[in-house]
Amino acid sequence: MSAAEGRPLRADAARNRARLLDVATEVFTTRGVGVPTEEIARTAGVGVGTLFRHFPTKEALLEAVMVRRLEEIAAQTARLAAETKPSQALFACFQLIVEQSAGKNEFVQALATAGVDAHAALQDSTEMIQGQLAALLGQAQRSGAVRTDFGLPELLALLAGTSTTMEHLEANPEARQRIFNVVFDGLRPH
Amino acid sequence: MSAAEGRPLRADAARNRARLLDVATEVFTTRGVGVPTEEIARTAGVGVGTLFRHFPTKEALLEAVMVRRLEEIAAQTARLAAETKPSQALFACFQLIVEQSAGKNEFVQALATAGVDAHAALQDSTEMIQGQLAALLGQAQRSGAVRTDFGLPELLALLAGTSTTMEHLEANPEARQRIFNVVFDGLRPH
DNA sequence: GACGATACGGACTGGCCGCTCCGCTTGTCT
DNA sequence: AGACAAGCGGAGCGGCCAGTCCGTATCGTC
Repeated sequence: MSAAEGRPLRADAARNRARLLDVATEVFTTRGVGVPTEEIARTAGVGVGTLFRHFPTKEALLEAVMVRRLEEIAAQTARLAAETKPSQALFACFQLIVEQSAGKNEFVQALATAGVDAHAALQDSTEMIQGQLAALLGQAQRSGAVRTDFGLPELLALLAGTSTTMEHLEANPEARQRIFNVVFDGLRPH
Repeated sequence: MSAAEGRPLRADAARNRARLLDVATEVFTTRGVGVPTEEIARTAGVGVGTLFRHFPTKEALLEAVMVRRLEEIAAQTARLAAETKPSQALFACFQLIVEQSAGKNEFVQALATAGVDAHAALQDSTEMIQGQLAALLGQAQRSGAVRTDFGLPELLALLAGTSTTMEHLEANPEARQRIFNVVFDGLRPH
């Protein structure tokens, strides 16, 4: 549905599709999924008909938004994991994911509950991210940087929760950093 | 609106009001606030007219539910704070609040964002709980049990976040306890 | 038991929103 | 330039849901 295209889109259609995705991302992120489709279409400068031709359902639009976000996160996570030295990579990725999903922990929630009810389109990216996190967690535990009474499910749940925590401290970067300190200190062996 | 009653309710009216509150609590907690009022009324064995006579608005019903929950939590917190030895009281209250708001972190969210947009009716209980937590936090920090680079706003946000974390580990008590361990270890001085 | 006050029920209304449909426009290819 | 496919817009439909209204039933009192 996202990659394998039967026939290339006409230029204006491609432009509209991209604008819709951008607007939807912005709107869903800042104001939640309750925003009427009509408003998204208008903001993107198209009619509702156009929106529903590209995304047959409001849910499909949301899904497309999430897929893009998740793919970005997966890519950044991979890069970070490669560039950072192993002992810190897990924490760096953790922080990146939480901050990337600012104001939008429906994303992380989708990540944490992946597979349970998520649509197939989301599985690829979520599984990729989860795989990377699992690997990083294992490394970090073996190197003694992270406590061993802690698994992937806990890590994913903690990711979602920390994202919620941050939503309450949006306007306060120092407090946000203090939260990360608490969580990371808590994750180290005791 | 909740306490000062002009005239005592008729017996059936009081019964219906109580049933509505119970059903609404259950339904909002397990299935979110999107559930139609009509269903709540029917489950409580009354018509919608009755529901709206007791609670002029769906929002008013939600508010009444939250007030009751918050008052319960405030009472339990106070008791716990009195019975537990100071060095552990903060952690005990933290855990109690998170577990009491199981599946319903709209409650804790209301707590954390209190005053900002919350209705006046909620302020009393939220302020009471926040006051208790602030006192416990101060004690705990002075006694050296909790790191000092951590304030009440951070604590409230962390409460909301931990509640979200727990929602992802509902069926897994051991994992839940491990999360508490991480958070509490992180809260101790480093 | 009878009478007024109080409360009840549920059909109904108004507004919102996701989605469809089709006459019109615009891009593309020759 | 012409012609055809591809895409567009937005009025309108249907369903859902919060909240109203009033004829009817129930409670409390004497």
